Amino acid sequence: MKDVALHAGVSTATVSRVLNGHAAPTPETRSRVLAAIDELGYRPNALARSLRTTSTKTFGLVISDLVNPFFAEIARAVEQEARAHGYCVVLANADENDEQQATYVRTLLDRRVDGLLVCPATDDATWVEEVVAGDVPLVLLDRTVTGADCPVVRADGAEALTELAVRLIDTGHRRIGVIAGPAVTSTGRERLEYFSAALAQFGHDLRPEYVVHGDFRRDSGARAAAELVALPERPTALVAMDNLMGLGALEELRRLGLVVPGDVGLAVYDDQPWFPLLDPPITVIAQPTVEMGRAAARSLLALIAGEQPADVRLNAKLIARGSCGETNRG
Amino acid sequence: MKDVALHAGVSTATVSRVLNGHAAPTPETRSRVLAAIDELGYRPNALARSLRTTSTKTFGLVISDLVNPFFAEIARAVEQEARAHGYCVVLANADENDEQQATYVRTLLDRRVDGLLVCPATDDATWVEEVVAGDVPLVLLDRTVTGADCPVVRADGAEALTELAVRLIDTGHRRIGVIAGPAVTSTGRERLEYFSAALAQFGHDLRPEYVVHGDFRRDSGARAAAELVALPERPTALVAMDNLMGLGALEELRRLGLVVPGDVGLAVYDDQPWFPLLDPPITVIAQPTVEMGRAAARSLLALIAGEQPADVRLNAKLIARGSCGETNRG
DNA sequence: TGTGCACATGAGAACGATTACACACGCTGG
DNA sequence: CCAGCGTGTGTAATCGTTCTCATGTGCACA
Repeated sequence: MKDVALHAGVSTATVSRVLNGHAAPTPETRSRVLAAIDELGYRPNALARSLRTTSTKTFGLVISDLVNPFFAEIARAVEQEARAHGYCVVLANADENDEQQATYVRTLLDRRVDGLLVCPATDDATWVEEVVAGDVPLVLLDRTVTGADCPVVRADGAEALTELAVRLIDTGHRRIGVIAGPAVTSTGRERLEYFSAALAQFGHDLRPEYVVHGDFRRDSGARAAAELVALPERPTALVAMDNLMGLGALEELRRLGLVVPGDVGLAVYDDQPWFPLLDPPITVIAQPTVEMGRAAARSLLALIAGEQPADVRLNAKLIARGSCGETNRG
Repeated sequence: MKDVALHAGVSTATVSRVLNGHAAPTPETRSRVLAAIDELGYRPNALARSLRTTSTKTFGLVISDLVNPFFAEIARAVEQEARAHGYCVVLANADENDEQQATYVRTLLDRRVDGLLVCPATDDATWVEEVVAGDVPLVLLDRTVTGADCPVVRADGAEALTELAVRLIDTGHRRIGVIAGPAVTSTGRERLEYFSAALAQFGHDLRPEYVVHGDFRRDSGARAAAELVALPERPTALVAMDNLMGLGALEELRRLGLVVPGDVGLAVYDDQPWFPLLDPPITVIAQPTVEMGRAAARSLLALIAGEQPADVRLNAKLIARGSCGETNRG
């Protein structure tokens, strides 16, 4: 920058003014400065700038699992919305791991991101204190944690899960096995709770041995499916509360030679483009991932602007495709 | 930091020394400083540190498409390897878009990343000059660009594609339709070239009307498939040169009521966990994504360390599963 | 012609860390 | 008893920006 100033015969202050589009500089000096910048191939140092202005124009996004397409889509949406507003996104992958998440939150804070979007790996909220201490705007995405006082963006599955329960009961399923998410995540608990409540509401209690908790990943889905179909009274249908566990369950059922829905029905939480391609197409509860990502980014922007954005609750919806033996009617 | 120094009754220099694990400070001062840090909840400002040390301990990773699971897996591997070496990864998603890619490269350079990993969206290499000008270590991943003098990490599909060609011919396929990647990407060109050469080698020239170029995304795969099966002499098999285009092709075939492999065979480049679940399971060419990501990160580390890492070529391999009507012996 | 007023520009102090250098202190050895 | 040395600390310059003032110039007005 000093070089540019020298080269254009002005001071660094003027170069800075030109760079930041201040009103002051004369058209003539402005063009001289621009010429010098261009000639020297000068690029401003964002670090120094941020150090001075205390603004990095950057969001930190911590997601639970990058290879989970649900989160990948969210990440993409967040990034698009952020970019549209001149923000950059630093993506951190917690890999469903508490400690890694905490490490990343710390790193992002140290780098002075302007705001933080987190899909918490678990309920553990110790990291929240650090964020609050750093006075960094925070928005929770998909999952909540206890005791965090910040906007939350999530999809509400209560209605869809109730509808699914009705559909399963109508189809004649009485023994339903649930491959639930971890009890240490809000989504893990809620989905199970809503579904179980819906069943109970219609007089069909979910027996404890028919619930197996996984970790939102593929292998756990396979293990849970194996465990469930091995029960003395085999469930007539399985519900996997996440697309990766659903994938694992499918693999396991296939491996065991069980036919869907003939031997056992299957419904999965989260839609994926390949679910309709299976035989039979899989019945799912679809979440509005793109809208979730967008909404979260917008909430964060609002927070940064000093507003108090309300929580966002979008609706997940049931898409019945026949993998539970039901008739396909959307 | 000044506060910490004051609180511990030392100078900022000493605080810094404690922070950076210098040999100098006495155990006694060290603990006093640590106590003060802890008490004040002090967190060092990474920006200031980087400004001073000209090292950010950060890699920039520009990938072509975040929702493409192939790249998501690579990203995860890069991030893991980087983290293992104390580096952070800033992930940028080019969305298969040249301009967006250039913008991101520039942003990352401005933020003074210590190194750059790029999966180039196209052959356009203008952005490379900026990287070179900034004297930032660069490694290309998956795809190459013309005239970039830097280490490249990629999977070589020549062998697998040849094997696939043999397999298809053996199975009796004579009219083979190719859903190729964009001609402006090295992988798009190479895969087509290798496959076409392999066919030719066995006396079966690939006719131009049997090649349709897509853009490595789902919709283009569907369009290409539609176009190919509408040819007067319908191909007996389709080869999609990327998993997303393969997905699109599958959807289109399904929509048209064409049965795989009865009406038309299908093979896809890139494996995905759900391919084996389809009926029939899809024949694929699998790439070692995790190893690619790892290797790329290691190459970059080497480059930063001043070494001259050699290009890495890993092998893709054919996994025959029956979707081309062949026997499964893959 | 001198006073006052815009207005563009420059000088220099931050921002928060690292680090070369100088200093003070307590030892040892002649 | 003092030169000399090693050791632990502090002082201050520095990284590349931004931004507050102060300064200088030109112009209108009395």
